Amino acid sequence: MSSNRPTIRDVATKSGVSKSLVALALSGSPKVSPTSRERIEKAALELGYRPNAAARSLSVRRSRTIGVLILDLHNPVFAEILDGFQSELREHGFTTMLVTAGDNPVLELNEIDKLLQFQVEGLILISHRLPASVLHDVSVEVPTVVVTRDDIVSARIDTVSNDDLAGMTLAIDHLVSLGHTDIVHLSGGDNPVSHLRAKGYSDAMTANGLKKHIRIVPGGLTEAKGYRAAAEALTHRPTALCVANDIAAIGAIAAIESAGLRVPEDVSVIGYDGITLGALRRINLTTVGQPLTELGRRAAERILDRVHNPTTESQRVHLSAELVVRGTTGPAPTS
Amino acid sequence: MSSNRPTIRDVATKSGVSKSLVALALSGSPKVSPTSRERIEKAALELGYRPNAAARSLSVRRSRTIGVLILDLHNPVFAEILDGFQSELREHGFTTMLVTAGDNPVLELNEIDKLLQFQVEGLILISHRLPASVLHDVSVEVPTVVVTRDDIVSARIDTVSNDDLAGMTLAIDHLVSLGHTDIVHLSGGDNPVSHLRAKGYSDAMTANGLKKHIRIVPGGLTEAKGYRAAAEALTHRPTALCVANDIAAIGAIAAIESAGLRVPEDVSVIGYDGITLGALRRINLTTVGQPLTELGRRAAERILDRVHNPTTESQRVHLSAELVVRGTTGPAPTS
DNA sequence: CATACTAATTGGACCGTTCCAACGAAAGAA
DNA sequence: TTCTTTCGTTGGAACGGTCCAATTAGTATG
Repeated sequence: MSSNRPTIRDVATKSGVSKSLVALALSGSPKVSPTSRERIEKAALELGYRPNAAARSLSVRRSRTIGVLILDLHNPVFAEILDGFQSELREHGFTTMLVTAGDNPVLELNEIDKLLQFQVEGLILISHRLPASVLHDVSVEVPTVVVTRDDIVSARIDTVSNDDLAGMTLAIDHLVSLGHTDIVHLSGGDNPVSHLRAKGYSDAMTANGLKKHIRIVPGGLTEAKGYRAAAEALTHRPTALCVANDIAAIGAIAAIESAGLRVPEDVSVIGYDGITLGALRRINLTTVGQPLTELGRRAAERILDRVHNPTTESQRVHLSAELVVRGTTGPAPTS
Repeated sequence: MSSNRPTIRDVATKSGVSKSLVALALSGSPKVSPTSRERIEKAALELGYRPNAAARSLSVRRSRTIGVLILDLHNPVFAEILDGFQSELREHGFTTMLVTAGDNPVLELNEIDKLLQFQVEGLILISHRLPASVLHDVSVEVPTVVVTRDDIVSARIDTVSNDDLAGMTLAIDHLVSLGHTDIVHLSGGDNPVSHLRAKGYSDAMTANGLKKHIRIVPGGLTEAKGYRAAAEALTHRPTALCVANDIAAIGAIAAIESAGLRVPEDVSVIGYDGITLGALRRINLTTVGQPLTELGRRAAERILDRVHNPTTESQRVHLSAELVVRGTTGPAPTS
């Protein structure tokens, strides 16, 4: 029953050579005679030999594995970023080990610890919740890149993010060009990314001479929170809502419609992130699109660079976002 | 630079005891004197000692890791199932190792192989693309549970799925009770799950005496494919579309609306899966909801059971789906 | 024909754990 | 006192690979 997995030794005895030669053959070394090679490969196949990654990792002191922590797989943003680095890492012979921590911040630390126990050679962290101190501690042990955050300044941590300030400028400029002035920002709550986007909103409003129209309603990054924040914002009848992310923006639209108003005829809405969901014709959300897969790709690139030459300086990669105009923004209503 | 990670030996010399005692102390054995224990723990902390999972796994011949293969993280269905088992497994001291293969079936095999190399103690597979033969081969090596599929019959493979036939009956009965008779099914393409749902549709139609109204339009499980299939289906002016999954249903709605028809006044639409996305007020999709997190929980339960007593018979867990009535279905138009 | 060299193969140390058999010291029983 | 027990502790053998230095066989060079 469930006979023990065959090891390299079993292959060796079966093919009548030493285990060293098997190792050599299986790693494709050229210094193995064709005869032996053939015999060994045959034996390995017949036994169903599969190398033990733990043993190898122990021996060579490399795991060829990158640990990935993702805040929450429900937000499609993360799935798309994942696409970006998964394939990139795979191409370079690395495996990714993916963990999520649900909504428990303590667990998050725990999961990172587990990844380190597995001797991952690098860490990609996508969570706007991790405190900078933790990131710092981790980065001492292993190359670390933080994605979608720009608030971490450390000589040992790479960051890959889009330029939220510039992105918000795109959003506001777009609304202003449509004649809007009463533009309210529904914030994403208390986290670095949302703070930055709120600042981007304020700066852009000021730059457009709308300083006195600045109004920020505290919200969150979920549909429900977007709904609530929008409901509150509507009491002052703005003509446009600039929302912290797409999911919340979808909630905001619902709030507007259930208040008996139309989007975009009465109120325009613009989101942020550029999730594919927003492209669904039923939603058709105008947004500021981050280059999500590119973000992932660059993260992989940074990690690979750091893994191969650990001494290089950390880099802060900024990608620019782009305006994606769809159907939820329109000319400001002429009151 | 980047001094080598401290090992159990380092902790031993630092605290002046043997490595064996350190191992004992760190595993919380009661047969360690309080004095030594304290010294050891202090040393471990100061050195920042972290056990090497690869070495442990090699030594105890257990990895305490479950491998998970997910078809595609973009479909929110999978994220929700994931939630279900992730926490369950964690509670029982298991780590999950998650991989996806994008849209490349060959890579999928590759990834499974990698998981096995990592000596995972069990495998949770969520992919309706894996051929039964592969599943069988894998299940010989390690306890395997297949989620959201019911077409696998093997003494060694557990399956956890919802009852698609019963679910489809709910959908059709609902539409019939609203007076619909011209109900077209937009299929999900050529895969086991979609076949089953198509059969469920036909059976339920027949059971309602609507055998001659049966019509199936080939589609797919993405929004775009739902859109195209709906566009085709509309040429015959059905009063209701019963779609293979929620994402495709959302596409179908878009097709209906861009044909100048209203949902549900002119055409009703019902999906399948019960993704949270469908609850967004902008979408408000009537659907047949699978108990997604429960599906995940049960998968974990099966795996844990099999890991702990490998001889038990495999089980086929069926959970029932429930009708979720929202805004995309309504009375059949009185022509 | 000895010598040098190359090609193919091998034993053994090592990676960082766990775990078991064995050990010394102290304590209890005879 | 001597013999068991118990407690705390220890060395060393696994686990399954990799890799280096050493060995043998075979071939070319002088």
